[in-house]
Order: sequence, then C-alpha cells, then structure tokens
Amino acid sequence: MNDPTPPFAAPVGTHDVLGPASAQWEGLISRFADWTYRYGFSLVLTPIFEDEGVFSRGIGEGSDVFRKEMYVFEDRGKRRYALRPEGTASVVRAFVQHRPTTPWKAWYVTPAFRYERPQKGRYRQHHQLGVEVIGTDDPAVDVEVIALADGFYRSIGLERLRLLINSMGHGACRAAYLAALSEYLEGHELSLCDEHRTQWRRNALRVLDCKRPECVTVTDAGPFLVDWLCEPCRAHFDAVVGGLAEVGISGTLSPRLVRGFDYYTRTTFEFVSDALDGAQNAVGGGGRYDGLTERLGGPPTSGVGFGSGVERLLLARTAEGRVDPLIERTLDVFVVDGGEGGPIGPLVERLRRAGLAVERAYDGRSLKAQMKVADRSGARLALLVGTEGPGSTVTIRDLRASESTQQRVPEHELVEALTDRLTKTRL
RNA sequence: GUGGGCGUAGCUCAGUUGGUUAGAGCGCCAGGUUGUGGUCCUGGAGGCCGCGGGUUCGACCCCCGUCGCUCACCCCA
Repeated sequence: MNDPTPPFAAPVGTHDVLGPASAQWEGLISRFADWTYRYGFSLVLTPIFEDEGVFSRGIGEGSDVFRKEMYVFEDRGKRRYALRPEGTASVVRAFVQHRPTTPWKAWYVTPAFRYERPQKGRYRQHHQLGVEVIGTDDPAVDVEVIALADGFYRSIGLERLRLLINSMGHGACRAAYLAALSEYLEGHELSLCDEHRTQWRRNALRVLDCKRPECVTVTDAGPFLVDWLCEPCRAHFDAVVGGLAEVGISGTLSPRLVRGFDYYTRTTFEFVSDALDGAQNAVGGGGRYDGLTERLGGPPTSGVGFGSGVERLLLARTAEGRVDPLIERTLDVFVVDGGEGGPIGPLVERLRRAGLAVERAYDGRSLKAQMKVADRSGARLALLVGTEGPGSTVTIRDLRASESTQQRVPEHELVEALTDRLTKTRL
C-alpha cells in the first residue's frame, strides 16, 4: 500500500492517454472515420511491425527516417523486423499481397515509431491517421485526398492552415532533374552546410529541404523540379492545382517541398499550422507514390495518400483554443440506490439494454455519497430507487436544472419517461 | 547525437541564509446543513522530499553520481 515510486513507467518517448485527453482522441478519430466514410474509404488494419525490407525499400534507405530513426529488432526466429515508422508502406504491402479491386481506398489510424529524442509534439511512439488510394493516377484523386484532409482539419477546428504543394515529377523528368541538381550541387559543394557538404550525394533532394542559410542560398540559385517537369507530369500537376481551385481550396506552390520519404512522385503536399511554431508546424502531409508498389514486388500501380500525426493535430487544436472533445460522451442516467428496494443491478441492466448510457455507484455508499458521484459523473438525470421503501415507483431527478425537479414514475413506464426527459433536457 | 531546465501528497505547487512533528490549494474519504448532489462548515486518509553516495552535530535545502521528465537544436507527424 505504501509503494514509494512505482517500479515501472511508460518508456521514454511514449505516453498514456486517459482522462479528458482520451475523450479528445476518441472524438478526433471518430470524426476522421466520418470523413473517410463520406469519401468512400474503408478501414484497413495492418500489423505494426513488418519485415524490415518493407520500410527499407518503401520509404527508402536514403531517408533520414530509415537511416537513424527506425525501430528494428530481431525476433526469436532470427527474422529482422521493424516497427512501422509511418503508415503508407504497410498499406501498400497489403495491397500487393491481397490485390483488392482498384481503385482501393483505405483509411487507417495506427501507432508509429521513430527512434529519436522526444520533445513537444514528437514522440518515439506517436499515432498517425491517414488514407491511401491505390490503383489510379487520375489527378481527381489527388484533389480528393487533399480535399478530405482539408475538410477534416477544418471540421476539428483548425483554421490557421496553409497548404503547400509541389510536384516531384516522375520517371524521365525526375531523373533528368536529379542529374541537373547533382551537377549543380557538385559545383557548389563547398558552399553547402556542414552536414550536406559531405552528405548531399546520398540524397540530393534532401538539400532542398535544408533550412540552413548556406544551403538555402545555394539551392535558391539552382534548378527546381517544377521547371523540369515533362509534359505528362506538368499536365497532371496543373490538373491537381486546377481541381483544387474548383473545389475552393488554395495552396501555395512550394518548390522546396520534397518531404521525408524517397517514394514520392508527382504531387507532394503538406498542411502547416500557423498556430504551431517553427520546426513542428506540419500537421499532415502526403503525396503520390507511383513507383512504390513495384518496389514492394507488385505490378506498376499508382497511389496517393496523406497522413497526420494525431498528437500534432491535438496540439494544433489546443493552440487554436479548441478543447471540446468533438464527440458527445455524456451519461444519460445515474442510478442511485436508496437501499430500501431490492438490488439495483437488474434495473441498471434493463436501462442499458434499452439503449441508455447508465452508471451507478458501488461498494454500498451512502445516499449522499452516491448523489455526489452522480453529480460529478456529468449524468443528466439521477434515478432514485428504493428511497421510500420497497415499491413500484422510482424518482427521476434532473441533475442539470438549477431548481431541482423530481418526478415519481411507475417502474413499467420508466424507459419512456426517461427517454422523454432526456429529449427535453437536450433541447 | 548535442545543449538547457526540472524532480516535494493523486494533481498544481510553497518550503525562508541547512535546524526538531514537511505545508497550501484542488481532488479523495467521512460527518454536519440543504428530505437528495451542486454552496457552506468540520474532521480524516495520503509523502523514506526520484534514487545512491558525500559534506555536516544536523540535509527537502549544499556537492557528486544516477535515473526520469521536460524544452530546444538536427530532422520529422
């Protein structure tokens, strides 16, 4: 009973979600489920660990995530696995394995793991929600995915959002651009920042994403991918931007936006919140990955999707002053045992089976104590049973009204009476 | 990987230049007054002051180490 400090705590960079925070999570996730439903998506569940190759080939060995943030381990059968660092690669692997009819529209919410030092809005185990559409390169789908993200974000109260958008090209124009960029960087190697002076060859695109002034100066004067797009890629990008405008969504062309994973082709985008500061202002992002299925052993198949960090979204909501849980989780009735009737268990069960949200107290507490618990439970109504001896009537008491109002009701009319009162108190 | 800040009750925190039984508010429990909650009053439970070592007659306070939390840099959600 008098343990000093508990022997265990959640591991570094992980956290438990309970209390008011868990209501926010429940609300956020159910709201996201609503939005994906409207757009024709269905839920996909995949394991949180995969063969390491799913991620090394998927997100790319040149990505920072793979190089220094992967949670890899060997199991008892000496197989090398990795905890998923993001959502897309697993979903694409599942697509290749099961080959659902296309276009396949799947949504997910899942833990994701990055081995790095935790800080505000960034954890070793965090959670991501997102969608993927696999099996079409129609720019209308890019528009849908972005519109879904935008609509969902706004529905949870994020208003200070900006959409950044870019095209990474595909195939020949991407290759031609990479060659040009490499040639350019080679000539300006000495002017790059400390890290990229030696590392740029690993992944030249990452230099575009570098925020250090040395790199910015160099890349500003160099080639940008949007100027190198081939005709089909150009047309695709124009169709995406045009389609967004048609549905009333405006974005900013952001030629530096290359994102963290190697698999992106053509459309890439990111939503940043001006309510969050600096380095962690991205609340979500995604793009197209037209070569990813092949990398994972499938047929050439186009795909596009986006993902968002749940913790980051909640942080952004808070920063915008939104604390409401987005979902109603209020008890309808709290049953108080007056002690002079029979056991209240059967009555509580009957009400629950009738569809009401019902709670009660335990441990034989006093009437006063039960009323206190009832009050704090947030229930709309208290139901007092057995307060005036055994009988067939119970008392309904409104816990919300400032002037307490009570009504005695015969037990056989109880459900109707409660339903009736609840309808009134909700108005 | 690199730096800064912080570890005292379930929570938020006080704790005087080191000095005896370590405090407050909130929460929790019980009782009183409202027939029966919310307001108010009374009482109570709950702390090896993160952990280990050192200095000292004496350490929550000073020193060293350690673990943990947190914030920032890098990068990402």
